[in-house]
Amino acid sequence: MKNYQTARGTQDILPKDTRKWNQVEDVIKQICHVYGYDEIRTPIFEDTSVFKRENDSSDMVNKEMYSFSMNQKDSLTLRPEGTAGVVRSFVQNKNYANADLPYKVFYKGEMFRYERPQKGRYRQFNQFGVENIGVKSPYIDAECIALGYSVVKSMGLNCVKVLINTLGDAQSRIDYREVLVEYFKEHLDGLCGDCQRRFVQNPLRLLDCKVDKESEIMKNAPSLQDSLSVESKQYFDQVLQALDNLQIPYEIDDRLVRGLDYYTDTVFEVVSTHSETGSQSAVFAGGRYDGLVEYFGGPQMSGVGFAMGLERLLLLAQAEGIQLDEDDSFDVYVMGLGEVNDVPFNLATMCRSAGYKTEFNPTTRSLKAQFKTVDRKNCKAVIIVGESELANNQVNIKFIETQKQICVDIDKIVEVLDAQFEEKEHGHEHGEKCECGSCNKEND
RNA sequence: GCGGUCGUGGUGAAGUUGGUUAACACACUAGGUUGUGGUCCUAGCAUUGCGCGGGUUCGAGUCCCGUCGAUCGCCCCA
Repeated sequence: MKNYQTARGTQDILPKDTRKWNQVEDVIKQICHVYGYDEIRTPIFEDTSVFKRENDSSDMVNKEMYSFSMNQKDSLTLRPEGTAGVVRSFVQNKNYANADLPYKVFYKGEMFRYERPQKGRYRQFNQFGVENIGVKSPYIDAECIALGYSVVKSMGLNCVKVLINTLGDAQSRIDYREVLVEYFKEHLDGLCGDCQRRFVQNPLRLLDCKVDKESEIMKNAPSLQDSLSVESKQYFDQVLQALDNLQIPYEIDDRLVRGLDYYTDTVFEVVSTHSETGSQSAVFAGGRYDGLVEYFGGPQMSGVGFAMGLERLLLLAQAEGIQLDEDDSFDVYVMGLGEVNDVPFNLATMCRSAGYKTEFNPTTRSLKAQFKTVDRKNCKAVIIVGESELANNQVNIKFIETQKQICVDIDKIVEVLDAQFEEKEHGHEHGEKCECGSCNKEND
């Protein structure tokens, strides 16, 4: 028998969880709004060349992309990240010419990477990210970090720290790469297998190797700082000053190099310090890119941005014990007893038209059972449609919190609800008596 | 892509050197209360079924192989 299940590395987000997602998305929208970033929605798949750029050595681009072709000619790819699509769009729509710069957008949505799944790492996952294109300024780098930091903080996360570094401008980076290659060429034999591979594919990444971290070869490696131009050094200092200004704590990590090849100057990574995080500790990360706009055919313009892993954000929130459940209670629950036909259904419709979140029960389960459902659904008021009251065009209404039950005319039901819910809002109570003559079980 | 651990109902889980009826608890359903819940009591609740498919055996949830999935570390990255 075949088992139907989600494909590896993908998951259903069930109703109980979408409430959390909505909350995260509300925080994101609110903060982006305050910072003046508007939402952009680019396609989930693009021409492969958008993501796979010449000379890009990252694994993400070379080994982890879901690429496909429908006609043997074109190659399309499910987006593995957000920045490339946004920059492509920026150039395609000539936003560099007719918009006020910087161009400030945020995106959120599914990304796809063919990796071995782990906790906090999925093949389909959600990222929120921002891009600020067109103006190069240390203040903007700092603003970008501040925005992401603000989202994380607004979610209630405490165990995070900002790591920051500079890669220098494009030339510094190229120079340094040469220096590194020159140095490691002599010491290849002393490095671990992964590093030997990195040496060929992406020499910069040699720096954050965990195995060789403590080795003499690594410690004596030429520092990136020495290849930095005066301008880049100065620029970095200004970014740090701006962060001081914002009172955002950070740690300079001169071994921090990002995986994507397009970064220049500022790079940063915000990681969780919580113990249960496992190996996937980065919450959001990004940096400045000087060459991308030009690469896509635009003018020489710089940009900066970050991407945040939303599943990870949620995971960390959970690890830190942050409650994200929204109120899922119902206002009204309508239940029927015996032969009451479509009265409960009609009552539910009336309540809904009046704006009350209403559930009704179309079955003939016992009252006891239905009240259990009421408890589970956390309903505030229950309308009980019984045959004897219905003879007088009346129904019982019970308010759960006060345990008060009254019998009212059907066409007064919304009035009674309005009165009760308004009372609650204003926080006081006045003893209402049952006005029904035929009803002998008033308040119990 | 590499190495390790794991996979029993709606949930948390027992399951002894392979041995006959897959514990226990929670949740759920029904009844005790001929029309009112959150306590209590009683009963029911894993299509001969233990992720799926093969194999060994008189006999497998327990052993072997394959496969799918989860998870941990590496790689990579958000």
